Amino acid sequence: MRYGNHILEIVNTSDTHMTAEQIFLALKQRYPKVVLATVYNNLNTLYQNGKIRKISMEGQPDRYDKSIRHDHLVCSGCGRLSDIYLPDITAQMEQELGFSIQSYDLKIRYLCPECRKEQQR
Amino acid sequence: MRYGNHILEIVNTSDTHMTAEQIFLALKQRYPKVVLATVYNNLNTLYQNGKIRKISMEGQPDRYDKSIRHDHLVCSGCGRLSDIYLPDITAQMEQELGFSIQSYDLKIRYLCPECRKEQQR
DNA sequence: TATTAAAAATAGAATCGTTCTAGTTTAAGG
DNA sequence: CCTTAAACTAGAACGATTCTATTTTTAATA
Repeated sequence: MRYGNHILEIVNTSDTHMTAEQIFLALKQRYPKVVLATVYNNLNTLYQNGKIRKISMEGQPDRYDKSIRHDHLVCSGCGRLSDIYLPDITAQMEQELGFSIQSYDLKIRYLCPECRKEQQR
Repeated sequence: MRYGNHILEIVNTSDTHMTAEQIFLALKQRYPKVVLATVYNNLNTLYQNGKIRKISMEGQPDRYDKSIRHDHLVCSGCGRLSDIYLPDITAQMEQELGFSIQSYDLKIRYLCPECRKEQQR
C-alpha cells in the first residue's frame, strides 16, 4: 500500500466526509499518476483493518471517515452530514441486550438551523 | 400508485429486509406485468411519505423496512441484519444535544451466536 | 548489486443497482 | 364519453464500484 498512509492522513484530517472520488482528487495532487481503482483498493483495505469508517448514504457514493468513536447528524432538509460527539452508549446497549456488542452506528436526523429558517417562511 | 398498497403490505409483513428486486418478485406473483422500475418508483414515493424506511448497506442493494420505530443488529461475521426493539432514546439524545431531533437510526454491530461458535475453532 | 517472488498499482472493461426518457395505459372528473 | 393528469412500461443510460489482465514496485535473498 504505497499510498495507504497518505490516504489515511487525508481521511483523518478532513472534517468533511469524503467520497472515494474526492480522496482520489486530493491524493492526485501529490501523486499525479494514481488511479481511482487504487484509491478504492486502499480504502477497502484500511476499512477492513478498522483504520477508517465507511458511511453509506442512500443514493450517494460511500463516504469515508476517521475511526474514532463519534456519531452523526444528518439534516433532513439539505442532507448535510456532520459529526457529533455524544457519550458512548455501548454499556447501555449491552445492558439492554444482555450480550456484548462490538460497536454501533448512530445517525440522528434533524433540521439544521438554516433549513429550519427556510421552512418557517 | 396502483401497487402502492400491496407493496406497503409486502414490506410491512416481511420480517426480512427486502431489496427492491425481492419486493418486485413478490409483487409479480399477483401482478405478473409489473416492472422493476415501477417498484422503485413506488418505493421511493412510500419512502418520501414516511411510510417505509430505507436501509443502505455498503456494497449491497438498499433494503426496505417497516416504519415503526426499531433498531438493527448487524452481525459482523455473516452480515445478517435483524430487528431489535430497544427503548426509544430520542429524549436522551435531545437532552444531550440541546435541540430537538426528528428520528434516529441505530445499527449495532455484534457477533451472532452461530458466528461466535464458528470463530471459537 | 543482481535475481526473484510477492504485493501493489494501472488501465480499462464489466457489473449491477438505480434512475431516466419517451411512449402508452389507466383512472378520475366533468 | 372525453379530456387530462397520473401512473406504468420498456429499455436505454448512468454512476459507483469491482474485476481482470498486465505492469510496476517493493522487499528479500543470494
